[in-house]
Amino acid sequence: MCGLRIDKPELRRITMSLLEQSIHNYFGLMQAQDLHTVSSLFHVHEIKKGVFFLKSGKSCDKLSFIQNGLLRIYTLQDGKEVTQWISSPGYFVTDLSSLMFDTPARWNIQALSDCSLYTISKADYKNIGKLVPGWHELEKLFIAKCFTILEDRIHSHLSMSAEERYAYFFERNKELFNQVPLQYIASMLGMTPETFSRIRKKHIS
Amino acid sequence: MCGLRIDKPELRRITMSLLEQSIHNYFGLMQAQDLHTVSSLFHVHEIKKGVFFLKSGKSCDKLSFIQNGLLRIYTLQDGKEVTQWISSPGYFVTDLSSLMFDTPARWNIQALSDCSLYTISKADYKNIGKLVPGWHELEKLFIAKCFTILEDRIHSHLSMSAEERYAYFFERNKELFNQVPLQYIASMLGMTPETFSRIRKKHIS
DNA sequence: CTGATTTCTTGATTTAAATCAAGAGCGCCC
DNA sequence: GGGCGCTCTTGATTTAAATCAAGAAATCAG
Repeated sequence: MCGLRIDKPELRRITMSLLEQSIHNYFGLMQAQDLHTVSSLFHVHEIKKGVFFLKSGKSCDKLSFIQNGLLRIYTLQDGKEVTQWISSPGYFVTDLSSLMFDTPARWNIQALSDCSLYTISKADYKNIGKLVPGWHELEKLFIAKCFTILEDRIHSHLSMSAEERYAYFFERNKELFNQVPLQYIASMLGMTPETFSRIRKKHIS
Repeated sequence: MCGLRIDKPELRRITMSLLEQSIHNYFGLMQAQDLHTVSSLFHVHEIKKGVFFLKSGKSCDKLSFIQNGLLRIYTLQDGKEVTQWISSPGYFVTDLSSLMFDTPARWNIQALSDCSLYTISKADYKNIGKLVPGWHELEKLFIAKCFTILEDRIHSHLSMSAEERYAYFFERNKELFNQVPLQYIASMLGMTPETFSRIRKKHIS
């Protein structure tokens, strides 16, 4: 959903409670029982490579946490695909405006590989606030954090060249580069595959 | 703080309750007494043209609603100013990450004209949630809305030319074009003043 | 009102990045 | 294992936008 993700691979090994750990990590202090209440609303949900998690124009009726796999968020603009973001393990994935405001989804979200998700329905999601005191505040802080990450991303387009954006993103997301078609990363950084390839060559040698 | 603003000039004439109207407008349904509780925490705050509302690196200890005037949010990057946003009447202005997470401010915020603000201190702001039931939920929705606006802005950098960004922004913010130095708008749209000037010429004639 | 900044425009030139075009590498499936 | 469809690379060329350089307009201060 945005550029915020747990960055503690060691947590990912504790399969049992990855979701709980993540909620803890993202949303901060919460009573153990509340943590359990929240995570129990999520259900294991597997999707195969190529399957659409969401199609633009539809209503997004779920929020998912990625345990494994990669999903691409993109639009079709004048026949061209524009990749907005690639979500990887540790991210939440949804169309926030559609989930929250019941507007038609703006994004296509498609699995780039077989994915293992924890998914909560829109109805259950909208109910968390009633079950867990303080939930809205935690979620507010989470979304605010996502907001500031997007601010930075905008700033990168105002102040950096394609090469600088490449270097900045590569430094923070090395692992993505050998897991997804590079053209998608190129698009996400606002450049063509050709430009991406040339910059990449420079940075390898 | 982002691209979300009331767009009902008729409301601005009702001076008495502009702030309340705006809170109502932004944050949705609220009991009249809660609305009053919130708005009473804001205090009139005038700043002169050129004065800094915030300097980057400092802590942002307030949140303001703009009744009148314009403020520019920018950074200094390698000796160059990069304008992130221009806030106008109807907007809230703050450094969200500094306000919420007590990090050093990332932005400089400077008055482009004499400004008339309603300001709430960080302490009072952080207390609203205790005074007004449901506040965090409303604020969450507000920030989520801001988030989706930034998503769109990023998308515009991935999919549009400088000229398209100009046209898109102009359509929605005509009034800004004769109120602020155009170089700031140029920077905000990610182009040089020269490019901006040439595009503008085309669109005028 | 006037001189001094600041802001904007315009033209010439350069540069970064896009586009066009072709080929290479590689996984995949029958 | 050979052919087919992606994906990536590389080179040649074009183009959008940046940079450089002056002037013109507008704004501001005294």
